[in-house]
Amino acid sequence: MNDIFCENNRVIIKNVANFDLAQTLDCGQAFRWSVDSGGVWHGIAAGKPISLYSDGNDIIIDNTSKEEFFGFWYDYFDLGRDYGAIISQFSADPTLKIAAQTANGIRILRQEPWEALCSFIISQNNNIPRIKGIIGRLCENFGERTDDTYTFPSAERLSVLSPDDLAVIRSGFRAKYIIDAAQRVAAKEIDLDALQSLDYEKALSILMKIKGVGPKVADCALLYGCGHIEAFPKDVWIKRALSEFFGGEIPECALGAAGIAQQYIFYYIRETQNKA
DNA sequence: TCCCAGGCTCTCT
DNA sequence: AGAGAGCATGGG
Repeated sequence: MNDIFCENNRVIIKNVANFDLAQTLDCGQAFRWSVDSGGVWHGIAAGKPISLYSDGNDIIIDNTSKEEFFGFWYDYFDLGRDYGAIISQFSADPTLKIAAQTANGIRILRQEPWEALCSFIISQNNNIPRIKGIIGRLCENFGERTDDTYTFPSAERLSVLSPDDLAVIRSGFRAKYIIDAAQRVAAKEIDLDALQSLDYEKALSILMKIKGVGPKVADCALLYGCGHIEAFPKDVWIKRALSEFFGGEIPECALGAAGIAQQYIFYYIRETQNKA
Protein backbone atom coordinates (compact mmCIF):
# COMPACT_ATOMS: atom_id res chain seq x y z
CA MET A 1 0.00 0.00 0.00
CA ASN A 2 2.07 2.96 1.17
CA ASP A 3 5.82 3.20 0.86
CA ILE A 4 7.14 5.29 3.68
CA PHE A 5 10.55 6.98 3.65
CA CYS A 6 12.13 8.69 6.61
CA GLU A 7 14.94 11.21 6.39
CA ASN A 8 16.20 13.78 8.85
CA ASN A 9 13.16 15.18 10.61
CA ARG A 10 10.84 14.42 7.70
CA VAL A 11 8.66 11.55 6.56
CA ILE A 12 7.44 10.93 3.01
CA ILE A 13 4.42 8.74 2.37
CA LYS A 14 4.54 7.61 -1.23
CA ASN A 15 1.49 6.81 -3.35
CA VAL A 16 -1.01 7.27 -0.57
CA ALA A 17 -4.63 6.59 -1.47
CA ASN A 18 -7.72 8.32 -0.10
CA PHE A 19 -5.87 11.03 1.79
CA ASP A 20 -6.69 14.59 0.84
CA LEU A 21 -5.29 17.08 3.34
CA ALA A 22 -7.93 19.75 2.87
CA GLN A 23 -10.79 17.27 3.09
CA THR A 24 -9.34 15.53 6.12
CA LEU A 25 -8.03 18.47 8.11
CA ASP A 26 -10.80 20.96 7.40
CA CYS A 27 -13.95 18.84 7.49
CA GLY A 28 -14.98 19.64 11.05
CA GLN A 29 -13.56 16.61 12.85
CA ALA A 30 -10.49 18.46 14.18
CA PHE A 31 -10.15 22.15 14.87
CA ARG A 32 -6.45 22.87 15.19
CA TRP A 33 -5.24 22.64 11.59
CA SER A 34 -4.76 25.54 9.23
CA VAL A 35 -3.31 25.97 5.78
CA ASP A 36 -0.95 28.74 4.71
CA SER A 37 -0.82 30.54 1.38
CA GLY A 38 1.65 27.96 0.07
CA GLY A 39 -0.72 25.06 0.67
CA VAL A 40 1.20 23.78 3.70
CA TRP A 41 -0.91 22.58 6.59
CA HIS A 42 0.21 23.34 10.14
CA GLY A 43 -1.12 21.82 13.30
CA ILE A 44 -0.44 19.98 16.50
CA ALA A 45 -1.72 16.80 18.11
CA ALA A 46 -0.61 15.08 21.29
CA GLY A 47 1.79 17.96 21.86
CA LYS A 48 3.64 17.28 18.60
CA PRO A 49 3.59 20.12 16.06
CA ILE A 50 4.05 19.21 12.39
CA SER A 51 3.66 20.72 8.95
CA LEU A 52 2.56 18.70 5.96
CA TYR A 53 1.76 19.09 2.31
CA SER A 54 0.98 16.99 -0.68
CA ASP A 55 3.21 16.57 -3.72
CA GLY A 56 1.53 14.58 -6.44
CA ASN A 57 0.55 11.27 -4.92
CA ASP A 58 2.84 11.76 -1.95
CA ILE A 59 2.36 13.38 1.43
CA ILE A 60 5.37 14.99 3.09
CA ILE A 61 5.38 15.51 6.85
CA ASP A 62 7.93 17.93 8.27
CA ASN A 63 9.13 18.08 11.86
CA THR A 64 8.70 14.45 12.76
CA SER A 65 10.96 11.44 13.16
CA LYS A 66 10.58 7.84 12.08
CA GLU A 67 9.87 6.85 15.67
CA GLU A 68 7.29 9.57 16.20
CA PHE A 69 5.64 8.86 12.87
CA PHE A 70 5.15 5.18 13.51
CA GLY A 71 4.47 5.76 17.19
CA PHE A 72 1.78 8.35 16.66
CA TRP A 73 1.04 9.90 13.26
CA TYR A 74 0.49 6.60 11.45
CA ASP A 75 -2.50 5.90 13.65
CA TYR A 76 -3.55 9.55 13.87
CA PHE A 77 -4.03 9.61 10.10
CA ASP A 78 -5.53 6.10 10.15
CA LEU A 79 -3.01 4.94 7.56
CA GLY A 80 -3.58 1.28 8.33
CA ARG A 81 -7.16 1.35 7.08
CA ASP A 82 -8.20 0.50 3.52
CA TYR A 83 -10.59 3.31 2.69
CA GLY A 84 -10.96 2.11 -0.88
CA ALA A 85 -12.56 -1.09 0.33
CA ILE A 86 -14.89 0.85 2.61
CA ILE A 87 -15.95 3.15 -0.22
CA SER A 88 -16.80 0.11 -2.36
CA GLN A 89 -18.80 -1.30 0.51
CA PHE A 90 -20.72 1.99 0.76
CA SER A 91 -21.53 1.92 -2.95
CA ALA A 92 -24.47 -0.37 -2.30
CA ASP A 93 -26.45 2.73 -1.41
CA PRO A 94 -26.68 5.12 -4.37
CA THR A 95 -26.62 8.33 -2.36
CA LEU A 96 -23.92 7.17 0.01
CA LYS A 97 -21.92 6.12 -3.04
CA ILE A 98 -21.99 9.68 -4.37
CA ALA A 99 -21.15 11.13 -0.96
CA ALA A 100 -18.24 8.73 -0.54
CA GLN A 101 -16.86 9.51 -3.97
CA THR A 102 -17.14 13.23 -3.34
CA ALA A 103 -15.42 12.91 0.04
CA ASN A 104 -13.06 10.09 -0.88
CA GLY A 105 -9.99 11.87 0.53
CA ILE A 106 -11.30 12.07 4.07
CA ARG A 107 -9.66 9.98 6.76
CA ILE A 108 -11.02 9.72 10.28
CA LEU A 109 -8.39 11.25 12.53
CA ARG A 110 -7.55 9.30 15.65
CA GLN A 111 -7.26 12.20 18.06
CA GLU A 112 -6.41 12.17 21.72
CA PRO A 113 -9.56 11.28 23.62
CA TRP A 114 -9.49 14.29 25.92
CA GLU A 115 -9.02 16.75 23.08
CA ALA A 116 -11.83 15.14 21.10
CA LEU A 117 -14.20 15.13 24.07
CA CYS A 118 -13.43 18.70 25.09
CA SER A 119 -13.58 19.98 21.51
CA PHE A 120 -16.99 18.49 20.87
CA ILE A 121 -18.35 19.74 24.19
CA ILE A 122 -17.44 23.17 22.83
CA SER A 123 -19.03 22.34 19.48
CA GLN A 124 -22.58 22.07 20.78
CA ASN A 125 -25.05 24.62 19.40
CA ASN A 126 -22.10 26.36 17.78
CA ASN A 127 -20.59 26.88 14.34
CA ILE A 128 -17.25 25.65 13.09
CA PRO A 129 -15.43 28.99 12.71
CA ARG A 130 -16.37 29.94 16.23
CA ILE A 131 -15.48 26.51 17.62
CA LYS A 132 -12.00 26.99 16.20
CA GLY A 133 -11.78 30.40 17.83
CA ILE A 134 -12.77 29.13 21.26
CA ILE A 135 -10.40 26.17 21.07
CA GLY A 136 -7.60 28.44 19.90
CA ARG A 137 -8.09 30.71 22.90
CA LEU A 138 -8.32 27.67 25.20
CA CYS A 139 -4.92 26.49 24.03
CA GLU A 140 -3.28 29.92 24.05
CA ASN A 141 -4.45 30.62 27.58
CA PHE A 142 -4.09 27.23 29.22
CA GLY A 143 -1.90 25.09 26.98
CA GLU A 144 1.86 24.98 26.92
CA ARG A 145 3.94 26.87 24.42
CA THR A 146 5.81 24.59 22.04
CA ASP A 147 7.58 25.77 18.90
CA ASP A 148 5.34 28.62 17.80
CA THR A 149 2.07 27.04 18.87
CA TYR A 150 0.34 25.71 22.00
CA THR A 151 -0.59 22.27 23.22
CA PHE A 152 -4.15 21.37 24.03
CA PRO A 153 -4.50 21.86 27.80
CA SER A 154 -4.79 18.69 29.84
CA ALA A 155 -7.84 17.73 31.85
CA GLU A 156 -5.70 18.13 34.96
CA ARG A 157 -4.88 21.71 34.05
CA LEU A 158 -8.50 22.62 33.36
CA SER A 159 -9.90 20.73 36.34
CA VAL A 160 -8.65 23.38 38.78
CA LEU A 161 -10.29 26.28 36.95
CA SER A 162 -13.63 27.95 37.54
CA PRO A 163 -16.07 29.14 34.88
CA ASP A 164 -14.85 32.67 35.55
CA ASP A 165 -11.31 31.59 34.74
CA LEU A 166 -12.56 30.35 31.38
CA ALA A 167 -14.24 33.66 30.52
CA VAL A 168 -11.26 34.58 28.33
CA ILE A 169 -12.09 31.84 25.86
CA ARG A 170 -15.69 33.10 25.48
CA SER A 171 -17.26 29.66 25.36
CA GLY A 172 -20.49 30.86 26.95
CA PHE A 173 -22.63 28.32 28.80
CA ARG A 174 -20.21 25.53 27.79
CA ALA A 175 -17.57 26.60 30.31
CA LYS A 176 -19.18 24.69 33.17
CA TYR A 177 -19.40 21.60 30.98
CA ILE A 178 -15.70 21.77 30.12
CA ILE A 179 -14.85 21.96 33.80
CA ASP A 180 -17.14 19.12 34.79
CA ALA A 181 -15.56 16.90 32.15
CA ALA A 182 -12.05 17.93 33.18
CA GLN A 183 -12.75 17.20 36.84
CA ARG A 184 -14.15 13.75 36.20
CA VAL A 185 -11.26 12.84 33.92
CA ALA A 186 -8.60 14.31 36.20
CA ALA A 187 -10.07 12.50 39.20
CA LYS A 188 -9.98 9.27 37.16
CA GLU A 189 -13.70 8.84 37.70
CA ILE A 190 -13.72 8.44 33.93
CA ASP A 191 -10.83 6.68 32.21
CA LEU A 192 -10.91 7.89 28.62
CA ASP A 193 -8.17 5.51 27.52
CA ALA A 194 -10.25 2.56 28.66
CA LEU A 195 -13.21 3.53 26.47
CA GLN A 196 -11.66 2.21 23.29
CA SER A 197 -11.77 -1.36 24.52
CA LEU A 198 -15.27 -1.16 25.98
CA ASP A 199 -18.27 -1.93 23.84
CA TYR A 200 -19.86 1.05 22.19
CA GLU A 201 -23.03 1.26 24.27
CA LYS A 202 -21.13 1.00 27.54
CA ALA A 203 -18.63 3.65 26.51
CA LEU A 204 -21.45 5.93 25.41
CA SER A 205 -23.26 5.69 28.73
CA ILE A 206 -20.06 6.47 30.65
CA LEU A 207 -19.40 9.62 28.65
CA MET A 208 -22.98 10.80 29.02
CA LYS A 209 -22.55 11.04 32.77
CA ILE A 210 -20.63 14.24 32.09
CA LYS A 211 -22.70 17.43 32.27
CA GLY A 212 -23.26 18.82 28.81
CA VAL A 213 -22.44 15.53 27.11
CA GLY A 214 -25.39 13.99 25.30
CA PRO A 215 -25.51 11.35 22.58
CA LYS A 216 -24.06 13.53 19.83
CA VAL A 217 -21.04 14.82 21.74
CA ALA A 218 -20.40 11.35 23.16
CA ASP A 219 -20.53 9.84 19.68
CA CYS A 220 -18.00 12.37 18.43
CA ALA A 221 -15.64 11.64 21.31
CA LEU A 222 -15.93 7.90 20.64
CA LEU A 223 -15.50 8.22 16.88
CA TYR A 224 -12.71 10.79 16.74
CA GLY A 225 -11.00 10.05 20.03
CA CYS A 226 -11.55 6.42 20.92
CA GLY A 227 -11.51 4.50 17.66
CA HIS A 228 -15.19 3.55 17.80
CA ILE A 229 -15.75 3.58 14.07
CA GLU A 230 -19.33 2.38 14.53
CA ALA A 231 -20.35 5.61 16.26
CA PHE A 232 -22.62 7.77 14.10
CA PRO A 233 -22.93 11.31 15.49
CA LYS A 234 -26.23 12.91 14.53
CA ASP A 235 -25.99 16.66 14.33
CA VAL A 236 -28.44 18.99 12.61
CA TRP A 237 -26.82 18.50 9.22
CA ILE A 238 -26.82 14.73 9.44
CA LYS A 239 -30.41 14.65 10.67
CA ARG A 240 -31.47 16.70 7.68
CA ALA A 241 -29.48 14.47 5.31
CA LEU A 242 -30.84 11.27 6.83
CA SER A 243 -34.44 12.31 6.42
CA GLU A 244 -33.90 13.82 2.98
CA PHE A 245 -31.83 11.06 1.36
CA PHE A 246 -31.92 7.93 3.48
CA GLY A 247 -35.46 7.59 4.79
CA GLY A 248 -34.29 8.57 8.26
CA GLU A 249 -32.10 5.48 8.70
CA ILE A 250 -28.40 4.81 8.46
CA PRO A 251 -27.87 2.87 5.22
CA GLU A 252 -27.48 -0.86 5.74
CA CYS A 253 -24.18 -1.03 3.89
CA ALA A 254 -22.65 1.53 6.27
CA LEU A 255 -23.13 -0.52 9.42
CA GLY A 256 -19.83 -1.49 10.98
CA ALA A 257 -18.10 1.63 9.65
CA ALA A 258 -20.98 4.04 10.16
CA GLY A 259 -18.72 6.78 11.49
CA ILE A 260 -16.88 6.98 8.19
CA ALA A 261 -20.16 7.14 6.31
CA GLN A 262 -21.25 9.88 8.66
CA GLN A 263 -18.24 11.99 7.83
CA TYR A 264 -18.71 11.45 4.10
CA ILE A 265 -22.34 12.50 4.36
CA PHE A 266 -21.47 15.49 6.53
CA TYR A 267 -18.92 16.66 3.99
CA TYR A 268 -21.18 16.01 1.03
CA ILE A 269 -24.23 17.76 2.43
CA ARG A 270 -22.20 20.81 3.41
CA GLU A 271 -20.54 20.99 0.02
CA THR A 272 -23.79 20.78 -1.90
CA GLN A 273 -25.96 22.86 0.40
CA ASN A 274 -24.56 26.24 1.32
CA LYS A 275 -22.38 25.63 4.33
CA ALA A 276 -22.91 28.09 7.17
C1' DT B 1 -30.21 43.28 11.80
C1' DC B 2 -31.54 38.68 12.36
C1' DC B 3 -31.03 33.76 12.06
C1' DC B 4 -28.63 29.98 13.38
C1' DA B 5 -24.84 27.01 14.78
C1' DG B 6 -21.35 19.32 14.48
C1' DG B 7 -26.92 20.06 21.49
C1' DC B 8 -27.98 19.68 26.06
C1' DT B 9 -30.51 20.62 30.37
C1' DC B 10 -34.49 21.63 32.58
C1' DT B 11 -39.37 21.97 32.97
C1' DC B 12 -43.96 21.02 31.92
C1' DT B 13 -47.30 17.91 30.32
C1' DA C 1 -41.87 9.63 26.99
C1' DG C 2 -42.15 13.62 24.40
C1' DA C 3 -42.25 18.63 23.39
C1' DG C 4 -40.38 23.16 23.97
C1' DA C 5 -37.90 27.07 26.00
C1' DG C 6 -33.48 28.76 27.26
C1' DC C 7 -28.82 28.97 26.91
C1' DA C 8 -23.73 32.60 25.58
C1' DT C 9 -21.68 34.11 21.79
C1' DG C 10 -20.73 35.75 17.37
C1' DG C 11 -20.21 34.28 12.18
C1' DG C 12 -22.43 35.19 7.94
